[in-house]
Amino acid sequence: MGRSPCCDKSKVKRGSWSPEEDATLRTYLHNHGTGGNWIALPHKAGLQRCGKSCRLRWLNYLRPDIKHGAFTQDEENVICNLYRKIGSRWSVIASHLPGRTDNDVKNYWNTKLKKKLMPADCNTPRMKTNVKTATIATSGTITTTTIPDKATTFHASTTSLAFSPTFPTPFLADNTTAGLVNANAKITVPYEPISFSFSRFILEGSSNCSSADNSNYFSPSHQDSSPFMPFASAMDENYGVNGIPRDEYSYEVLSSIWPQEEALGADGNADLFSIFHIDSNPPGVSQSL
DNA sequence: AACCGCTCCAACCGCTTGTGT
DNA sequence: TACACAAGCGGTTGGAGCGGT
Repeated sequence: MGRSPCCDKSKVKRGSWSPEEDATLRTYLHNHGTGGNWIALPHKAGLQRCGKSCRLRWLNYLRPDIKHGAFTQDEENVICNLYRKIGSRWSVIASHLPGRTDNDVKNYWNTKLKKKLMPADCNTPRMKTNVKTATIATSGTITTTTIPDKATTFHASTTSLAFSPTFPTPFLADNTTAGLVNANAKITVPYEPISFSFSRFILEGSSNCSSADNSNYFSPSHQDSSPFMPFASAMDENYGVNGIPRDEYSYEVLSSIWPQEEALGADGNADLFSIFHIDSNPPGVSQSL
């Protein structure tokens, strides 16, 4: 099955655009605009191209306000700062850089900045696919640890534990996160505002926890009264809720992403990421996952 | 000169979101 | 409300160009 193609691929030209095609598209758009329909545009303009291809060519290359050439240090700083805060939302980042497209920014990040900023052995925090998991067991002592690429375990006492993982993010001089976790709930976990890769936690009861245990969850402190709903559709299938390895008598803490509207808040304030707590008796979460 | 590996970026793919009916 | 379709978006790919051997 699968999605039907937007056009008949066998009847459209693909690959690089010729100067003639560029001129045809530019002239047509200058005279007629898009007409609100990119799909129909190539036929009207006399181009043997897919509408999506025309749109991309215009937006990424032909548009008169496109800025070509090397990125400046200021632009680089903007990209780094925004990536740190919101991740790979290239269109949002590009909107802060006049004349730059999301494709430009994305390419620049992937080819230059990523290598420049990320040590080879440092896992890039990826909003969607590098979701990290951690486990808080009900006995033992929590271990300060560096979270590896996929998962790590925090061993905690049932009454209280120190929560002090170290996150491998290239942006932080001091990339530790510390706090107190109290198994009696109402636990505050101070969180580094710029550790966006761990901006959201889900605490899920394991299969052999009691129903009361299953009701534990993390929530952002600014939403104290609302249950913390996960966004499984945005998670990598291997690291998402369904992919969490279930330890015996444990909770899984899953970092994930904020939905778009919450990630930035009304004013794009990354501080929304900063504080999390655990409530002891909120409504169940895991059952709905 | 020829080959190879690497970098860069334009373009594509397909999923998500928005909008109209 | 449900559906269809187009636009938006981010991840990925292909190939041109360049430098090193």
